[in-house]
Amino acid sequence: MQLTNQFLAKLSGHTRLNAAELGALLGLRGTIVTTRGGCDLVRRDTESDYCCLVLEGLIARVDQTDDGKRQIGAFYVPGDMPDIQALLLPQAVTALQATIDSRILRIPRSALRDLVRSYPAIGEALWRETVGDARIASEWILNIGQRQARARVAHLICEIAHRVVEARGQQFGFSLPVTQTQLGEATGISTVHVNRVLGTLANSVRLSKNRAEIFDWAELQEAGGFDATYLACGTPQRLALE
Amino acid sequence: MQLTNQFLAKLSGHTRLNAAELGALLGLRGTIVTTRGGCDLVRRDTESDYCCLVLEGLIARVDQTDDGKRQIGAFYVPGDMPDIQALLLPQAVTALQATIDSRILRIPRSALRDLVRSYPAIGEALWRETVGDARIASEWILNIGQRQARARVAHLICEIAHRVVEARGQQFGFSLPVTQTQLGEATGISTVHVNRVLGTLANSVRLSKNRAEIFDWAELQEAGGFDATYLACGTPQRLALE
DNA sequence: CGCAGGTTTGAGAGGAGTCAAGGGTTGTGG
DNA sequence: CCACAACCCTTGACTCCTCTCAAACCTGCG
Repeated sequence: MQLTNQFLAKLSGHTRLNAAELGALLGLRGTIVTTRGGCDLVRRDTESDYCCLVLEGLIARVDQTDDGKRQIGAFYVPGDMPDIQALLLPQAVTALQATIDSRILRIPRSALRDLVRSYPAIGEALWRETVGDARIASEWILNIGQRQARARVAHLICEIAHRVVEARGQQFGFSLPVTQTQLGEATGISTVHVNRVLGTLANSVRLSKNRAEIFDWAELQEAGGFDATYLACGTPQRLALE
Repeated sequence: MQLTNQFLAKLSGHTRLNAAELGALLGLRGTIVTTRGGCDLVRRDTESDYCCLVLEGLIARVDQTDDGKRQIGAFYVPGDMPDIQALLLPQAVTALQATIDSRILRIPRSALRDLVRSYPAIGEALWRETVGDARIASEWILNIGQRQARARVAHLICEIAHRVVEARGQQFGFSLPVTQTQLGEATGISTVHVNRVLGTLANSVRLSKNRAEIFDWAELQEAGGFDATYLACGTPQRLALE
């Protein structure tokens, strides 16, 4: 099985890739695996020979304190590659977990490494992906550190909406396969309080059956203090050609 | 003025660089600027033609919510390059601010770009640096999201100690030029509460005059639930040669 | 049908924020 | 050399956001 167009589109969105490079990427082959919700894709302190590309479902990066408290540090939606950084630092310090049954394309790390070696621009594109992830992490720190519970939840929903659906009107819906507990783990809020906070947001958004329905996009963004700038990459760049 | 050995040592710590590459890095030239504490090094939404290397002092990456609450997202100590990622995404979405008078080496971005183009391993080393930063950010999310105030502060002090001093006995001291307000901005705690929490940590650590004195390193790590694994890079790697 | 996992709601406790004011320290300028 | 301003640290009192504990309800699935 080969790469998704989603992934290629994402890379092309920030890095100018020529036909040869796109061809090389399309030449990548991997095997599809299905991971059940709640199961680990990558465990902490292990080294895997594969890179994951999310095809379907939702993957969470989950960290833990020594007394067992869980923190979700990132969500990866279809088209994302959650463990690019393992190409550089193979020892995982954080686990990857499916929040719901997910389809994953496992690509041999060696194949990706060869590509990066042969086509610097592909390395550049992947590097830019990791930098984009870091920006999102930075925004999460701001979100968790400075906003109140209600705003945190709203902000998180806005971010995922922004990443998952291209055309956003005032009202729309999308797949959001997370429990309220996971929402809490991602925002540093207890499950109980997530539930109450969602109640106060019911005018703008409602969650049910693994979906989010947005009723008032403007109000939701307002509630979360959401500004999508940090998700933008500007026009496609190319270090190697400048 | 040329690069510091600190920076080269950091790169060499995770990436195997040969003589030519080290020589090329040593050939980099920049100008030293001094930034006063509290002043911006890089402003939000601007594009700078330089990359910064911290020589002396302390730099904070600071984010803000739309209602003006400040969150410090990272600290950069001497030997760090806070804005490597600007090589890939030049538009800064976050500001860099000196917490105290700092000496910075400003290197023309074009020079660094040329180096990355000519020596892929240098790009690889810088990429690994950005990945390391991302790991730290991930740990901050865990810290702010799941730990109580006392542990957050202890954890942060442990991290900086770990990054700044090589030989750590049971007792030692190091330069920590941050105010309690900044400590709060980095941990998502109000200034007043930082002060109280520091009181409860007085057996293990005391701050004064821009320095931290550790009296009981084991107890401080315990209080912060600190485990340095996330700061380690393992043995030096080399993508290009594997 | 019954269980497991997720959602909801209530009540009480507590960690941390806010407001306010006093005390130190540092640096600048008269 | 002293005075003053600015900034930081410290402490108290009160408030409130959020957590914890607990129980009930719902829903999908075996």
